[in-house]
Amino acid sequence: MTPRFRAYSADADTVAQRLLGQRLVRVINGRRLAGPIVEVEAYLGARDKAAHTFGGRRTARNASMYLGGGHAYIYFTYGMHHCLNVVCGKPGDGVAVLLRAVEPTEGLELMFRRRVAAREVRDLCSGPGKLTQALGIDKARYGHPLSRKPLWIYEDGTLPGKLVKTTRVGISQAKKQLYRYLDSSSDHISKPPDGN
DNA sequence: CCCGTGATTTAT
DNA sequence: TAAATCACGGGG
Repeated sequence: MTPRFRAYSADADTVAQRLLGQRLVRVINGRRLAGPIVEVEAYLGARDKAAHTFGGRRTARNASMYLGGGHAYIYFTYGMHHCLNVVCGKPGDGVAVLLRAVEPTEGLELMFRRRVAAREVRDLCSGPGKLTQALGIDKARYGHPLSRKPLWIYEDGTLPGKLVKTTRVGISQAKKQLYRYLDSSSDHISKPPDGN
């Protein structure tokens, strides 16, 4: 187990905060598409009503959420969108962090090609379905270890600007829990934090 | 605001 | 087998 991998064996809430500022990299045909992660959500497993593993459920869809820290959990939803999660914890825990937004810094031209509806840079990766479309991520990477090609995450020294903790987006359960983390100084957030 | 779109899950 | 749900995005 690489040091990089060990970093994901903490709980989802801890890993979520650490992921802010880390660089998500995708290589397609030898070309690099990348940028720092600026928004994430923690899903805490069996005790979290909003998690796909709530109550310890095991289904074909959520199988990779149980693989342990550092793997990709990818699911397809609303008939058209893929969402990418970083599994954390130990094998069997069923905990993960949803990647919700990235600030595009490399390969913007290729991202625009995939993101037909995007008019400006801020439209490229400012949402969980947007970033998977921009980076060409789908279930072909289901269970992929996020420590190597063609899709990985590493610490490149970028520091998150202003860390804000707020509510998760688009869920119908556990709506008040503050498990979404974002860098409020970024222009690439999917949705502003709640007022409160 | 509303709607597409289809896999997955849950209810019967 | 049928119905409901859905960690969303785009267009008005």
